[in-house]
Amino acid sequence: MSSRYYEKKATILKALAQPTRLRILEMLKGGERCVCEMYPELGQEQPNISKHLNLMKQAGILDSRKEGLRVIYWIKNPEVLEILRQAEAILRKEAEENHRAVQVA
Amino acid sequence: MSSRYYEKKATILKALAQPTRLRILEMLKGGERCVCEMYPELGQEQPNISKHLNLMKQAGILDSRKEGLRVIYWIKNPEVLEILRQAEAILRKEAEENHRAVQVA
DNA sequence: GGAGTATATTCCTAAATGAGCATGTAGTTG
DNA sequence: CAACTACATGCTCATTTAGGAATATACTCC
Repeated sequence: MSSRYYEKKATILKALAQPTRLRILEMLKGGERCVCEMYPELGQEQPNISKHLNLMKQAGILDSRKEGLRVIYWIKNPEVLEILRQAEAILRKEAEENHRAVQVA
Repeated sequence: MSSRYYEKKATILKALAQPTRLRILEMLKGGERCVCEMYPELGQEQPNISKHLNLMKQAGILDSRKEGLRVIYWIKNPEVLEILRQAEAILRKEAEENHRAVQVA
C-alpha cells in the first residue's frame, strides 16, 4: 500500500481522535445540529467549534448545509458510529481488566 | 459523560491515527512479530518503531511478551481490526465520490 | 443600506507529536 | 565475564495541534 493510503486513513482516524470532536459526534448522533446549538453546550468558543467541524468535514466525516443564518452539520458516514462503538468496546474491556487486577491485588 | 471518558476514547483512536502505526498494524494483522522484523520492513529507525509499539501497548491496542532477546508484539483487541475496516470503507466511499465528481465535471 | 446575528478565518501561543541520534538495559553466547 | 544482539529510553529539533481573541464574511430584517 502507498504512503498516501496510510496518510488518508490516518486523517480519518485523526479527525475522530480528539475529546472535543468526540463530544461533537456524540451530539450529532442524536441528529443534525447547528453550530449555535453546539458551542454553548460544549462550553467552548464558537470559532474553536467551527474549526473542529470544518476539520471533520474535510476528513469526510461530516457534511453541512446552510439554512438562513445557520449552518447545520450532520454525520455523513454511518461507519463513524461503528468506529466509536468499537472504541467504546475496547474501553469497556480495559475497565474490566483493571477491575480484575484490583481484585487480585 | 465525563471529560475523562472522552480523553480515554481519544487516546485509543489517537493510537491508531498515524501512518507508521497503521503500517505496523497492517503487519500485525498477519500475526505476531518481533521488533527486529518490523523496523527494517518499515524503513525506520528501531527506536522510533519501539516508541510507536509502546504507545499502542499503553493505549491497550497491543500486547507483548519477551522471548529470548526478542520482544514479540501482537494485536490485543480484535475491535481494532473492525475500526480499521470501517475507516477503509469511508476511504472507499470518498474515492467513489471523487470519481463521480470528475465524471460529472 | 445599516444594524444585528451566525459562522468562518486569521493570528498568536503553549503543548503535544514524530523523527533521528546517542545511550542504557536485558538477555545470550562464547 | 566480555562481546554481542534486541529493545527501550532520553534528548533535541521541527512540525502539528488546540485553544483564545480579533476580525471577516454571509445572511436577515427593519
